[in-house]
Amino acid sequence: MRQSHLFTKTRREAPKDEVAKNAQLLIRAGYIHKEMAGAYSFLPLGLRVRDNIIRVIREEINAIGGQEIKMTALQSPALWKKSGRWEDGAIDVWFKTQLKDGGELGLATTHEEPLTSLLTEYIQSYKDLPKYVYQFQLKFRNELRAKSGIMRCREFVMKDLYSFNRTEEEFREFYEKCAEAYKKIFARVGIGEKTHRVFASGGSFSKFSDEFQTICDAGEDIIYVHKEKNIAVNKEVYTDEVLKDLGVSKDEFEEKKAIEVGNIFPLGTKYSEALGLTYKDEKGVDTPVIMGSYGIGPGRVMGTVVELLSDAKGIVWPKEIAPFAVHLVSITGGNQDVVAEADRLYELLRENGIEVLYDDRDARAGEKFADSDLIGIPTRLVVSEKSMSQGSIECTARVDGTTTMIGDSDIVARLSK
RNA sequence: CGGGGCGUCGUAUACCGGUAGUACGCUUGGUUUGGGACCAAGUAGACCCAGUUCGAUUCUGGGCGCCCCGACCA
Repeated sequence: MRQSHLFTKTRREAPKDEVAKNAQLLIRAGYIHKEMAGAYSFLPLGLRVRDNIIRVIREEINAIGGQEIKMTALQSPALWKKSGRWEDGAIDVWFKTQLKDGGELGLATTHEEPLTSLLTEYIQSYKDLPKYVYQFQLKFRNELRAKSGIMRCREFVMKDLYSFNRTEEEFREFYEKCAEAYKKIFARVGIGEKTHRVFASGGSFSKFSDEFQTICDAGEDIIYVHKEKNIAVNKEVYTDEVLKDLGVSKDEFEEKKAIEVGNIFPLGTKYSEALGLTYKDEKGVDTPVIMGSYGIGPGRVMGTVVELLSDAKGIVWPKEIAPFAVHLVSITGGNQDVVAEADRLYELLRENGIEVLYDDRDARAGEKFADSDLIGIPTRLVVSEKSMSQGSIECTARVDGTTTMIGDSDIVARLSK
């Protein structure tokens, strides 16, 4: 994409009403636009990043047997009344609205009820199980206080996966597989080393659930990380009793602030019983399906990456989720030969399937470099009189600034796939 | 929901009960051209509603919106 065609621009200063680093940088670089508190639009660059995160999640969830669907964000109260979750006391973040005829309607906060109900149409026998169904879906949550930029929004996309199993063992096996998939996902998007699987409260469903928490000072949660064993515990269940169960003691833990980037938890038969999702087992006995749910917010992951990996000059995207693989920057000084050479390279990259943002704007070097640093594409190629005189192209890594001079064939080899 | 702060050109800021200034951006012209250039001329602004006042962007009240701390986070 030619940068001169991009409708967004970078800004020197962050808006005064944004304090969170993720929002400041993402707005300055033109990735997102704030519509209102807790609601952000994704602009061309931001959408590409979010879509890349979604792609990574989709690949890993498909790999463990997930089937993707897309449900509706409008929800009928009837199903929620069956599970007792329509009342504000049960879910206090409901956005509720009305139909023209006066009937009530909910905007999705989550999808256990409608999906469980949907599956009653298709699951009748033990032969129909297990099944794993997920989606990337808008969620609306009427948070009392939206905050931290794109980390806690009132409207956001969530990957929500639901598991449907026959037995506790079968469920547990998948649960662990999903935890492994989550590890791969967080590693691929660049926050694997700082992300821990954390014991957390299971709410009303089970004794524990598992959260995936990324250690970061911008986090809202407090977790305790065991120095040697790979154990972490959320503050909410950090009790002597729990630690005793785990065979560890408090003095072995370190307190850290963290961002909850994902969670997985057992649902048991709460929803299958409430909504009538049962199957006939081998003996013909009606049995409720054992369920689990598994969430990741791609937008929150994006914000976490920015919080964690950016530097003084701007964002530093990991390769997997960067909006483009290459930022091609021409420093022409009005020299049309340089323009022609940069155009040629742009076509070369495109012909080889390399995603490239081409800064073809008529701007000075300083401004282009500053913008390039801010936008944070992993590899920068600079074409200028200087590079042309050496018969090669200047290639700089955003992450550490290392620069090498390379030729056409090196470029293609290095940046392909 | 409790507490605190704040609403001024597109962005960031200043001043003021009596003509609203600066920087960036943007437009035009010129000089520049490897780390956010320079000169000149332009462009564009007081969240809304009431009240006080000869006069309100400024003071008072209400509304709306935004941010922070806490609580909350199925």
